[in-house]
Amino acid sequence: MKTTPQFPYKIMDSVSIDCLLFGFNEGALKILMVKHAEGISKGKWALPGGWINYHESIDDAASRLLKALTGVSNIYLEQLRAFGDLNRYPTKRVVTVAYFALVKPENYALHPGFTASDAKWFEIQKVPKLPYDHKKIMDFGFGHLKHKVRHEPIGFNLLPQKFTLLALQELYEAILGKPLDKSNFRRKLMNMNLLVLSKEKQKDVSHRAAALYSFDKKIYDRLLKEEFNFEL
Amino acid sequence: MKTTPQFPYKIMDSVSIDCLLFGFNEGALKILMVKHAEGISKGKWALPGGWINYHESIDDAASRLLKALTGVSNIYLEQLRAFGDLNRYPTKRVVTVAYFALVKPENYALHPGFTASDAKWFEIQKVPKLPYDHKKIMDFGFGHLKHKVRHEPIGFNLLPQKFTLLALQELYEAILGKPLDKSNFRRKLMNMNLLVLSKEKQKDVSHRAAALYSFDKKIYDRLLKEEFNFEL
DNA sequence: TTACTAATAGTCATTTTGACCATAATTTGG
DNA sequence: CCAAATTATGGTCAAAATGACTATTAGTAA
Repeated sequence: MKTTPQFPYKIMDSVSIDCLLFGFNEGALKILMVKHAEGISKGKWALPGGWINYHESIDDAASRLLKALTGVSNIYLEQLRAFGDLNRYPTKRVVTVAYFALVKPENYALHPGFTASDAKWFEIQKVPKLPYDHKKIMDFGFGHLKHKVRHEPIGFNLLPQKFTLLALQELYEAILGKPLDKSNFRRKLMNMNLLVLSKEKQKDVSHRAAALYSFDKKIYDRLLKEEFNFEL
Repeated sequence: MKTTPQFPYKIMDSVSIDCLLFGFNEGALKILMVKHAEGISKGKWALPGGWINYHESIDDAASRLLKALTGVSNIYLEQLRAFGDLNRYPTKRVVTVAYFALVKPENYALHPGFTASDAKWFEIQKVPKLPYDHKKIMDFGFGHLKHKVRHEPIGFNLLPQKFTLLALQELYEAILGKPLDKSNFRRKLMNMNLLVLSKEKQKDVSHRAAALYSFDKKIYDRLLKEEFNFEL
């Protein structure tokens, strides 16, 4: 006989978590969605999320849920904000706390689980109709991303550890939605002294190989203390 | 016979609201606190906050609670974020959503009420020891204020409708905690074309009267559409 | 060997910044 | 009425940052 799975812990019943995972892949900005296997939106694609255990912090709940639903773990989830409109959830009053991260999709194999039957990256313009207020949450997160990427070096999360300046530029062009001057972009980045030149070079390209750089978080943190301001 | 006051509505029992109200007054940055008249921190100064009614949005709850506790109403409260550490509240598991606003204290008479026996503006450096995680919430809000004031013309909220350039500069000096060059500050502001010169002049000062300016939200909104970027 | 492609470097006029200096307009005390 | 004090307001000037380009270099591919 099959038993209904039981939660090992008591949960908070009026607060939930939703995660916005953005990724940059094949030149397009994407967002991770899961297909619900149970609950009131069974069969629908929605943001990965769920209930908070009574004995875990909301930050921990976000990490746990993301991992359980999609297999994605060990990433820094930043809290966006709470969404608490009156009728955002159909059957009872629920406030949800949204979390946000930017990752490289190719670094994370998707393993749907828990209450999700599937997990998939959608291009941001091709996301299907979402239940609850998930469209609103997604739009808020996308706005946050556009702003954040211009004021913090968060874009580096989306590139391999070592990358060319052109790859970095193309990433910024994709997120900001406008072309940038190659020479000026390069100068600006180099003057920030954030990048570490690698000894290796780009390989397997049918033209002159570009130098590879890596982003140095230590340098960034030190610069921040000196009132350094990352702006693009 | 006295009856215990009853809430007219069912409340959410594991989500609360806390409000951070910053004000600039007599040359100092202040924050509004209330003295709790009941509950587990009775007698202590803390952030104005409380429980959310089952039938109101979290934004509405924030406005209602602030008004009921302090008398301050009709201001724009912006949500900061949720705080949901495990032991932030001593008797049960509670996630709180923090709200934020900047006002001119002299425009708002304080009328403590509801569960508050007193309400008072404290200089930011002279805030007493706070219960729960209110210190953490306050520090987060103060950091947010410092950042925000440099990137959005929110500082104008703190000045009278018509103000001198020096008053504006002193406000920025107080929030940023560092002196600014008078001439350069003036030049920067004037080049933004955000300010409208008034025909009136400063009065009752024992020196040359300065011109009075006002901030024009319409101009600001128009400039934003042209990708204008407020930076100080 | 010669296109082609992208990397990398540099030019130059314009704008913005930071650190000052100078003068103007008032008020107040003698 | 004059001088001193005080703040407003308007400059200067060199240094740094920006935006729009141009030039050269290194490597691939045909």
